[in-house]
Amino acid sequence: MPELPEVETVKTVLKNRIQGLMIRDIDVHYERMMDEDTRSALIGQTILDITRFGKYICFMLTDVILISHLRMEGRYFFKTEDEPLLKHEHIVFHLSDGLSLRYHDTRKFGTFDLRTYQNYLSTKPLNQLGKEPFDIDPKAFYEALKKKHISIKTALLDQTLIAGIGNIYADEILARVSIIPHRYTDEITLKEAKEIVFAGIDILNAAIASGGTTIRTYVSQLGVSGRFQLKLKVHQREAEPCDTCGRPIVRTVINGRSSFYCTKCQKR
DNA sequence: ACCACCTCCTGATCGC
DNA sequence: TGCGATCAGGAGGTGG
Repeated sequence: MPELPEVETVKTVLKNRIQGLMIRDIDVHYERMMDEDTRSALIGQTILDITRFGKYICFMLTDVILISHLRMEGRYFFKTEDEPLLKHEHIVFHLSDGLSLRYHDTRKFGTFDLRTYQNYLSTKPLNQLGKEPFDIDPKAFYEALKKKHISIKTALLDQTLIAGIGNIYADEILARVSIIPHRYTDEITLKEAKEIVFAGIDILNAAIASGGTTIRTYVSQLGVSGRFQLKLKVHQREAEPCDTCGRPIVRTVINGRSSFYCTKCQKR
């Protein structure tokens, strides 16, 4: 599941590869993912830049902006035109250098939204987005948490509160600061809110750096998935011993999401 | 207004 | 072996 670091990696690879190219044509193989109006508006447009907001990728084109969200399993691949279409390649962008950029998404959850330079920041989904850990003011974050009565785990996944964190890094951040995921937001102190923000910055940066090392690999393989292994402390490690105390990591469900934590180290 | 829960979708995995 | 049930999850939508 791509979160901010993976999306940053994908954005960087895409930018290095296709900035300046023109979209000659587009094949849509799953209509619900992109309507004909969007498709036709994109054809003939040049890719001036590629940017990222939280987990959203923005293709900044000549006249319009295409906002792409990978959700859980979206991936981009570069292929030559003669390579056969795979089952889960739903959108194929034919580029002016003769290559095709293919959007691959097993579960079809990914989204594409067409916006203008005029409205893209003032309409959904970007106008709903909170600040990223890098930009957020810890005091403001604390105040926002205080106004709510939800679990801190749920809060970290709320993209309007803080952008870019998904299920994996939410668990990892809480493990780092020794806070139990069930802890209510209105009980989080200013000191703890600061710790959460700083841990978030640190963990996301480490993940981006780890992704950065794989960028070269992905480029040479013509694939862009943004997946890489960062050593995880708790996430997806149910029953494995905690690195710190050796107790088995516990899995629980919070607001419908798997949450992994150490019952001894994460007490507060 | 706020928050819990449902929905989209497919493949992997599990139990019988 | 095979089949149905269950689960995974980001974010928008719904309903209490």
